[in-house]
Amino acid sequence: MGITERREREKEQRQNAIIDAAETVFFSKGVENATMDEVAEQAELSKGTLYLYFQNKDDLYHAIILRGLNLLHSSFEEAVVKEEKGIDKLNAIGRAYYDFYKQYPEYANAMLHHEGHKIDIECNEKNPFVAHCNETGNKLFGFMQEAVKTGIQDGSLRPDLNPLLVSVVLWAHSNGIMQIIESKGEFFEKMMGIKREDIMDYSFQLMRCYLKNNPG
Amino acid sequence: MGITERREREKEQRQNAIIDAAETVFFSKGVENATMDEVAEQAELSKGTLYLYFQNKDDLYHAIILRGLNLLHSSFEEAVVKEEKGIDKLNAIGRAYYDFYKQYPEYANAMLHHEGHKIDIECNEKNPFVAHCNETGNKLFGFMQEAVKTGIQDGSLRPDLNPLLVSVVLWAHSNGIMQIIESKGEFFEKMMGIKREDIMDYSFQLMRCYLKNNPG
DNA sequence: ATTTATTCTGACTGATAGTCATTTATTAAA
DNA sequence: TTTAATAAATGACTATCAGTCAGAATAAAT
Repeated sequence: MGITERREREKEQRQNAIIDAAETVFFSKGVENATMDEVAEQAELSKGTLYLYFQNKDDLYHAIILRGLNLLHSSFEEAVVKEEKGIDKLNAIGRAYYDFYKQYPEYANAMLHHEGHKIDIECNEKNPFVAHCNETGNKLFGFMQEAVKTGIQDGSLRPDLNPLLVSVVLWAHSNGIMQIIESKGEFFEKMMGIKREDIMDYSFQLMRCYLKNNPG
Repeated sequence: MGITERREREKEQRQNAIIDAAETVFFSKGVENATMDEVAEQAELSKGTLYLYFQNKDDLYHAIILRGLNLLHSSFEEAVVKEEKGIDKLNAIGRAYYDFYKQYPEYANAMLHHEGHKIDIECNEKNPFVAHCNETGNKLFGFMQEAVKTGIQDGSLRPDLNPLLVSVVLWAHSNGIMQIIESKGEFFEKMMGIKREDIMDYSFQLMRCYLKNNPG
């Protein structure tokens, strides 16, 4: 009786097909300007069907964001595992973040949308994908926190750092950079002659100043 | 013939009254959930009249944001003028930013909305208040940049800093902190036991690490 | 008192997120 | 094979809301 299983599989495939369609539409003209009817047309389904698979437009968007977060999660995990020292783990995480931005700028940009979302514990049933994004986001944050703790213990990071607070600041700092690059990147490039990569590079450089242990 | 002048004055008063009403409505339930009809009712005007004074909802919101930016502008100016050394100017700017957040959390939060806006040079006619916000935002940024330059020259900041890039990073960093406090502040307070002020304080502390000159 | 200019109104339009009674397709039972 | 039961999909419909505009109301000028 593999029918139930097959149905389950088909359901998942259809759900993914809808996310694919939404990605195409949302990324091409921006979520704000994209309509559910357009997603439905791209997916070759009726609008009503979309709502059988997703609670609402925002949750569908978070299904896309979740894909990005999962990619980033893999990269972070890899980064943390392959390096020994705390400072190197953090450098590798920074590198992963940077590469992610370079390789998937649209996912990176979509992530900003999630970062702006207020965490609402009640919303789990109403917005399952939002909830899932929160979970995955917490895991990413956890990787950073662990790396900081490791670094403090192995002496590669300043011993007086507060692991939790410094992780919060690192996270906020990174997202701030991402956001300014997204919203003002073109302006800076055209008017000030500085490239987006320069901003990212430089901010990582400065981060190292407050992280690195300088004995003596 | 002071009629034209009186008319001019009344027009401005009415415009301000509308901004007052919009502030009440937008701040009480959030811009997203607030309608122009509600603003009209609060202002005791018809909806059509709102559109004689403002191009659209977003521009009206930016009229509110502009009030916040102007407050911040005064504080920044005061901060820069009263201090001599570059590092002290920056500290005072940080302090001003912090006080602004404490005293006007709603304006601070509204500012985030503007920071997320892509700069569109074409939009000036269509969204005059957005354009004005951009101008004022640039001035704020200019204060920071000047303070950094001063600090490099007077030796209170690291001599190898790139004034433009470090200003961009400072700006992005600050906004990132603001955003994380807005979106995750409650979460951090309840689940991790860290207050919003702690995050702000700590991030300023860390900023000083990459700014301050440590000779020897 | 009449004309002109200015300000305001609110019913209307268009766009779009989300719903739901109905139809179509699939599987199980007779 | 026919019929009943279950699941998936549809698209016309509703509700909401930003933004418009022809005309009413008010004020100023002649």
